[in-house]
Amino acid sequence: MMPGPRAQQKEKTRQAIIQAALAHLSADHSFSSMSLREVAREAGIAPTSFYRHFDDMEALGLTLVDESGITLRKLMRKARSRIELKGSVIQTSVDTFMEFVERNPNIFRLLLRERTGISPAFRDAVAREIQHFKEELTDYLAQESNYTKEQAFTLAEGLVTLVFNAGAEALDLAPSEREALKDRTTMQLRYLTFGAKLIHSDGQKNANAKAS
Amino acid sequence: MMPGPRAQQKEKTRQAIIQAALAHLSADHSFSSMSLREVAREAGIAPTSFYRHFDDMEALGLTLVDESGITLRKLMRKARSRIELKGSVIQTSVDTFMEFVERNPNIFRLLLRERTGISPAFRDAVAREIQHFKEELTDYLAQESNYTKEQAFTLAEGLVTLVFNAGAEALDLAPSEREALKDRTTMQLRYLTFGAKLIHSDGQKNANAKAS
DNA sequence: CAATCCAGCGTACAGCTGTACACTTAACCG
DNA sequence: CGGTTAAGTGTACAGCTGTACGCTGGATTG
Repeated sequence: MMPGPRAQQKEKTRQAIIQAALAHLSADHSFSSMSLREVAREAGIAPTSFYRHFDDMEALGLTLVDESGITLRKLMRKARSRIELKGSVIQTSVDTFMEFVERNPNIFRLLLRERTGISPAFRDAVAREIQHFKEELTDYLAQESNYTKEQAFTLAEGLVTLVFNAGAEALDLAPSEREALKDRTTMQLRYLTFGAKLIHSDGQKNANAKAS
Repeated sequence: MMPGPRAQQKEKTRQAIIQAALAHLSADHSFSSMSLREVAREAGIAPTSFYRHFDDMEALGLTLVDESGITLRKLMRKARSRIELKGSVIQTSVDTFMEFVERNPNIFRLLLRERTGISPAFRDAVAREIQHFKEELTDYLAQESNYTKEQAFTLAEGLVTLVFNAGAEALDLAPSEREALKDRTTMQLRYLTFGAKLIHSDGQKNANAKAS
């Protein structure tokens, strides 16, 4: 059941639309401020042809978020293999994530913006992607040490939040300032992991401690 | 030099515009998706009258961010006095911040969205507000313990990031899930502070440690 | 082959936008 | 008092938006 020329052409146009949308993302042009006509223009098709591929802009946006998710998963895999080589979990994770942000600023901006955007569908989609991050890291942590699942998740959530946020801040920074940011982030992750390790080292005794 | 009726009326209209804009903010209506005519309609004035008060929507937006900043400062002060009463820094901070988010979801949404938005002026304005947060907490930490200024800032940044982010997630959560989020956030802050304390307890020896 | 399908096009329209411009009218000030 | 200032109005217009509709021409299918 090889796809005929008709289906091939359709797929090609679909990709043109997706690429046009991604290409138009930038610091001062968000997906939500992007019009259907604009995307069509960039993709080289008539505005009404857009509907042959997506119901509306929201449908296109969800596709973009999904594709970004795939790109991020690839990144995760690369990071894991790097860890196996170098051994330094924290440093490697921060470096890899920052490298992604620097290389795909617009994809990262998309996730960043739609995470708090107007469309519930978008917010959910991005939240799901980040949830994957947290869960994968939770599994990793639970496997490497003897945290309960809950403890591991709490720690993973904190780590992901800090790294993701550092990525967001890196976007507006000069390269020199980025290094300082990376160093601070690395140190914060170390605080977190070290603190968690010590607090939970004597069994669950302190797990629900109420002291400040 | 008491303001005459003319100036009073002008100020009243100005406030009407500001309130109209704030009132229109919601989960599915952001400031950037808000039109000048919409605000004018809501404020009960002609579209062109808007210009008597603000150059454009961006100018209004910056005013909103500033006002939100003032509201947040008030909150900080309240939090500090609560700490003096109750003593538990982390628990009190989380509670106070979450209370703010629950009571002013739209103001918080404004900051959250414009932080990563299209307008550089907006991004800078919000970044400045958050920077204030970080700096005030840095001073507090440096004063209460013997961190270097750098260490205190790194820790403060981590704490602020985690709390701010928890607020963002709380927006879309049911009250029951919010409690769980609060608990996790509290625990994360504890990891951070505890980890920092221990890593820096033996002087600066580990300050630049590179181990993972 | 002929019949059907369907990606892409062009036209058209209503509805929205920001804002230029000329005006009224009440407060201000010498 | 009389002249000036300025907040607010209404009209107007060009430019953008999404999308309904009918068409064309090549690929697909029986």
